[in-house]
Amino acid sequence: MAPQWNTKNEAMMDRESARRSLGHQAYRLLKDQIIGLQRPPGQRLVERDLATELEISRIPLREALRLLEAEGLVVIVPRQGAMVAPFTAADVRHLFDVRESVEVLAARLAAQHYDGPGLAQAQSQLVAAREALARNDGIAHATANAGFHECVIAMSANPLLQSMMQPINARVSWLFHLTTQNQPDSTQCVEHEAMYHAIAAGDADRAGELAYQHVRATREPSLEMAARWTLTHLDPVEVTRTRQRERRAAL
Amino acid sequence: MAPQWNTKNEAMMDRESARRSLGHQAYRLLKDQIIGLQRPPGQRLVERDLATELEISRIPLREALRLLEAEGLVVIVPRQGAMVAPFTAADVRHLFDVRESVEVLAARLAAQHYDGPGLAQAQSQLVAAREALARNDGIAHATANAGFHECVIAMSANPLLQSMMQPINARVSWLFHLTTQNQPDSTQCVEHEAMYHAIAAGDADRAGELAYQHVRATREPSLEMAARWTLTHLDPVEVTRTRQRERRAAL
DNA sequence: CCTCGTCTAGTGGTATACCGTTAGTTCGGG
DNA sequence: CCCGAACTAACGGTATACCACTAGACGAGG
Repeated sequence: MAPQWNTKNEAMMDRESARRSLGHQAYRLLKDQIIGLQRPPGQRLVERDLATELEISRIPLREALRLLEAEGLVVIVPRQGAMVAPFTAADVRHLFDVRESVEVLAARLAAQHYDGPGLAQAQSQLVAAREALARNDGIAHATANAGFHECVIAMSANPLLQSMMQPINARVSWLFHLTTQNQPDSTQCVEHEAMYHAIAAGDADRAGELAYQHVRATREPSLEMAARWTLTHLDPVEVTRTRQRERRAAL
Repeated sequence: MAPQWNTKNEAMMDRESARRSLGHQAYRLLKDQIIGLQRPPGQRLVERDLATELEISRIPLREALRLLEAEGLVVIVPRQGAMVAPFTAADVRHLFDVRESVEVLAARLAAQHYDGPGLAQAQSQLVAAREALARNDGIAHATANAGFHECVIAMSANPLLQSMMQPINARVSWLFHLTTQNQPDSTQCVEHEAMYHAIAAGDADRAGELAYQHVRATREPSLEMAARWTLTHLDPVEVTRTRQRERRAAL
């Protein structure tokens, strides 16, 4: 790639014109691709190949990989390479164990520290979710629901909690794509609206209880579906040990 | 720096001989320096200068800074630079809000998933803490207590939780160094021992309740002490805007 | 035929060098 | 004397190039 700025990959330009550094753009792109399953769990990520594909050099690409690793979407084996993180049924259980605790905290704090703009934004997400439900638009519905959760976290006014939620939210979105049903469900809306009212009323106990029930309700279905896709055990060390030579030989 | 491997900085070699990559070594070193207050909150971190000081190039140093940013010990302002993260009284409050929730979860999960080796390790930390207490060794006591917490988290058998706890533990250690009293206190040991027994008995409710009280007990004292050191508000954008030229001019 | 050593290429790790941006400075005009 | 526009250097961002490590491949010896 020529060392000019204006030769960026179109796939990265279409997002926002030079939003931040190339590393950050690559991070966003790869994150979306992983969550959207364009890059399935277990896929080998070779620095040189990926850098060529994204038309950037390895430096910003490596930065992107490190960010993704911190978020749990990529596993990096030192001196061997990287792969898209596996997502097993056990991971789903771990995720819900944590969410049952942390989402409750977020809701409680939101009820204590909410403000006008935050409430307004949360309500707009609720409206958007209802509209998507009416159109039977699964993706928009999920996006709006995720947006509501983000609003709750924002209202918690706790930067530490917000940064901790990032890996969790990424995995929740991932989980949504992995569970292909995507049937818009009105119960989600009902529960979110109840949470909204509890937060707006400043009732931390009720908001927390609702958040707990909300997470709890989706736990078992998610676990059941997770049990299906988790077929083979992916060992990161083994996957990254494979060299491209082997693939060529298989042709 | 010459591109050979055997010209590493001694300050990084004394740790473990070539533990991992230079970036990771720099990360560990800087983390210790930040937590140990050799690099106080608000200190400007200029990539070139730091790289020269650690006798590495900017590439691994940048990686170290990104890791520290993910852990919340460093603030990076895009296109401007990095500084040691400020640690305000509000941050302490946020930290305890989160800990009151997450430490409880860790204790509960540990009580559900503990195993023999984990319990043994935890107990050895308790013994070490008692011994340090007898010697009136504040540092060793704190280290053993931190070790006990890590054992609890390890026993929770939840990788997601473990990765989430990393920033929290870093800040707890930081907080310890910022609060200069460091008087070894037997109540910590008593509470830890009670938690240990609850976990070993598989009593999740009791372990969680003890963890909550344990965190709760140190909250107010920490907040009071935090109110003292938080004198000036450090704005990352302002701090990183400063160029070295200004410092030279001041001489 | 099996085993062990060497060899090679693929891959991550790192150094160097350059580019673009921006904070201060300085100089000129009002 | 003050204000602004151009200039300069410091600094983060990135590309290129090289080095170190390792896993397969291949050949020699048992």
